[in-house]
Parts: sequence; C-alpha cells; structure tokens
Amino acid sequence: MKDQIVISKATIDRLPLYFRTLRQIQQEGVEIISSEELGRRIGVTPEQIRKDLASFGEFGKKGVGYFVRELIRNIGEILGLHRNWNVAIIGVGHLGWALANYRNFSSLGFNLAAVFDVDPARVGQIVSGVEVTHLDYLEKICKERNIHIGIITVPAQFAQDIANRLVASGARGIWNFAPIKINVPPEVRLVSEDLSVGLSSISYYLSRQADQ
Amino acid sequence: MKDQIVISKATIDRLPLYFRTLRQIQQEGVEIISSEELGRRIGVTPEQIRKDLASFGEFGKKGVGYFVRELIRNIGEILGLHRNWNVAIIGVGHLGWALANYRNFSSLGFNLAAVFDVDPARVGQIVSGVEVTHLDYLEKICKERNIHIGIITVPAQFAQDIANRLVASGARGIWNFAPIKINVPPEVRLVSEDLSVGLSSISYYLSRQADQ
DNA sequence: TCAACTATGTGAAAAATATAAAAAACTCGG
DNA sequence: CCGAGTTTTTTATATTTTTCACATAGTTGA
Repeated sequence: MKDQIVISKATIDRLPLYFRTLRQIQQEGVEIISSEELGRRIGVTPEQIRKDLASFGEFGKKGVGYFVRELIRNIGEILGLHRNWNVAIIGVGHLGWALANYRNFSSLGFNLAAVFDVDPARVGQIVSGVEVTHLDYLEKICKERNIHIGIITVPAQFAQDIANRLVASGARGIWNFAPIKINVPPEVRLVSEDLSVGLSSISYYLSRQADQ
Repeated sequence: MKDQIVISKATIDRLPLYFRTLRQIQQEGVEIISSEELGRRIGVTPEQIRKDLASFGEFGKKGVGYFVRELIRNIGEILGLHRNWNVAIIGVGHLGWALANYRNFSSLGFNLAAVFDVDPARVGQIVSGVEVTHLDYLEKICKERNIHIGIITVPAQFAQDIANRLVASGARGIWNFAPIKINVPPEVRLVSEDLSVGLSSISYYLSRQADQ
C-alpha cells in the first residue's frame, strides 16, 4: 500500500464508477476482467483505470486481468463502504424524498438512520422505513443514532444553520444540495451538488452548435 | 470575444455558480462587485473568476469591478440561458418527480414541455403543470413540442433505449441520471450525473480520518 | 492635473491530471 | 521448458488547469 502518497481527487471520484460497474459485471457472472474491457464499459481509458487502481496497491495479475470479486472488495474497502455509515436527511421536499428512497445508497452500505423536517404534515410520516422527526430534535436524534453524514435538502437560506447544527451534533460529512455555499470546519468533509451545473453546461454546448 | 479559443470544461462548470450567486447578489441590491468579494462568497479564488470571465471578453471595469446586472446578462448569454430550451423528463419515479418540481430550472429558462412514464397510474397525472404522457408516444410528442433536452430518470436497463429514442426524435442534449454508461452520437451533448459519487467520496475521506 | 489607490486582464510558473511508452510478470500451446 | 502473446505496473511525457505576479487602466481627492 502506498498510503503516504496523496491520491488525486479525480481518482477518488472515479472509484465509485468502477465499483458500480464491477458489481454489474459480477452479476453477469464474469469473474475476471481486463482494464481494456472495463474501460470500454465505463467509457474511460484502460490506462486511466490501471493508474487509478495501482495507486492503492497491486490488485491485478499481469497477463490475466483483475479478479472481479476481489477488486470489488478492495475498492469497497478503499471507499470505506464496509463501514455502514449512518446518514440523516434534512428536508423532506421533493429532492429529500427522492434521495431517501434512492435504492443505490443502501446497496452501497449507507444506512438511512434519521429524517428531519419542519412541516407538521410530514413529521411522523414514514419515509423509506424511517419516521420523520421534527427539526427541533436534530441534535438529540443525531447524537442518539450516531449520525456520521448529513444530507442537506432544505432551501438555501436554512442550509448554513443546518450544517452548523449537524456538525455540532457530531456529523463528520455533509452532502449539500442547497444552491448556496456553506462553510464547515476543516475536519468536516463537505461535498456540494449543484444540479443546475449539468443542465446549464448542456445549454452552453447546444448554443455553440446552433451558432455555427 | 475570443471565440476561436477553446474554453476549458472546468470554466464552463463554474459559470452556473457565478450566475446563481450574482443573481442572489443582485437581489440584495448590490450593483457592482469585485472578483475578490464574489470569490469570497462562492468559495473560489478571485484570480480564477477573473480568468474564467476574461476568456469570454472584458466584462469588468478596471479599478471598479463588475456591474452585476451586466455580468448576469453576459454569463446568461454565454450559457445560452436566454434561449428557452424545451426539456422532457423520462421516468416519473422519485427523482424524476423531484426534478420536474425543481424551481431552479424554470428560473434558469428551461421549459418543462413533456413528461413520460410507462406506469398507467402515472400517465394522465399532472406533474409541475405538465400532463404525463405514455412512453409509447415519446417520438410523436418530442417532435411536436420541439424537445431540445431529455432528462433520463428511468432504471439503468432502459436508459440506452430511451437515449436512442430521444436522439431519433431530435433531442440534442441528454442529462442522464441512470447509473449506467450510455452512448450517443458525437453531435449530441451528454452529461451524466452519478449521485453515488458524492456520498462515496465523503465515505472515503471519513475512513481515512478514522484510520489516523 | 497628479499621485495614490483599486481592481481587472494577462502571461508565466506551478501543480494537477491524463496519456503514452517501457518494463515486468503471468499464461498457454507445443 | 521455452517463446509468443497478454496484461499489469511503472516510468516518462504531454496536456490541462490553477496559481502567481505584474502590467494596465480607471477612480478619487487634493
């Protein structure tokens, strides 16, 4: 293991892609796969895949390829997916609801342990097997249920406050969907999703096509 | 304008961020802003912002800053947000429903013009002001309503087929949320979102913290 | 009008990332 | 057991992207 070397962010972001695809490949009954074939299925060059994987150790067998089962286990461990993280969703609007019901998360080992909202109509309802708690109890519940990661799907103006409260309650990771910049202490991992980026970039490229 | 120079993808992906933040700033009544201040609010270095903007022209005024209204208009035009793209959502599951109701899209000038599903229980329902049509009529409706961009939120195994049909019906951009690689002709712009990436990368960094 | 100040625009350096080439290790048929 | 064919790993090179430093241009107040 080359633990001392810093792994590039780009590599980390590709690992989930490899992981997902390898599991699909495993379900098809394939036991060994080459970087060539894996790259073809993912849409990444074989060199890229080999380089990414090699930065964590020697997972492949020269002249043979990668053992699918073994590689899935290794990538899973690298990503920490074997740790059963407890996640909470704050804000059961359309998006929060969709994320709560997103099958992929549980299949990746994330455990939806709490869901919060302020709307009295939503509090008490069951969302993906979890009862919606009023936001007032965020600190209490997060500590009780040992929440590691908070998913913020509240309107932008409340996002920073929710983030502060999550951090104060022990959360070490925050996944923010509110369209605003939020600040967290350096030891807390923050990932922000901006859904307008994807659509806007399509718009950009279509506009340029049209101009020509 | 430096049209002949290829703009980096990273720059394009930051423009929506600038756009969104500038509109917030405008709503606060601010008329002029420096790259310093804008950078502080977005979480990007001022140099980065200046460089990004300068690659499209000279939008700022030296010694002054950027005129907020003017810059919003310019970035909007660069991104093609003034063109009123017609978008269709295919698959009214949790995520499709959330996206259909996502306020930000209409505020960016995207016009939800069609929604498709196969479930008889959903066909005929109104989602965000649009009646859900059966998937069988995808080609017909997309042509009739001049759909520019298709948003794919169907299960992975159907995604490629939907993409093919969208392209055949005239769509020039595809925003794919299905967790699988899809192929489109080179003239069609494809952006794929992978929601498992964000959460997995948080898991990765938390794991490493814990190890230490 | 001039000097001090402010903030953009830009070219060069540095860092990060991706691609290509070479070296090493394994398989398989004969 | 050997040599041709595979496929990974490692090293080197190229490209992309970010950061840095500074020249340029506009503002303001005396």
